Amino acid sequence: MPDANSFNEQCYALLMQIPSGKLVTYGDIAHALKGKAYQAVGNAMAANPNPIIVPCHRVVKSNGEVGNYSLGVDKKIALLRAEGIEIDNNQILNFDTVRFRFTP
DNA sequence: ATGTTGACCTAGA
DNA sequence: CTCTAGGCCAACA
Repeated sequence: MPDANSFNEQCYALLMQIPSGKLVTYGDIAHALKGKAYQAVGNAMAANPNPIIVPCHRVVKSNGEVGNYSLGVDKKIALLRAEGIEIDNNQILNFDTVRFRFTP
């Protein structure tokens, strides 16, 4: 059992700040943690401890692609579309519009 | 400790 | 557009 203040726990806390219909990138999370641990963020998502409590599906790549998901990319796209996000060919449409910015 | 991999990012050519 | 190089963090062998 890792500490509740561990790196991945911080990522989950940030994810829960994301409102419905918005997304963030792995880099945004890493930057919010004062670091560049992009891969560590992805690794924390891959651990996927609570896919229901933590909206891991609201995290996409910085280039606007959907990226990957533990339950499958198709499932991820379906969840995002259900929140009103338009996706085409694994690419986020109106990416700058649906992008969420963390607030201190 | 060392090396590799990973739901990655940025910059340069 | 593709490709290469460098970077940072966590987990595993």
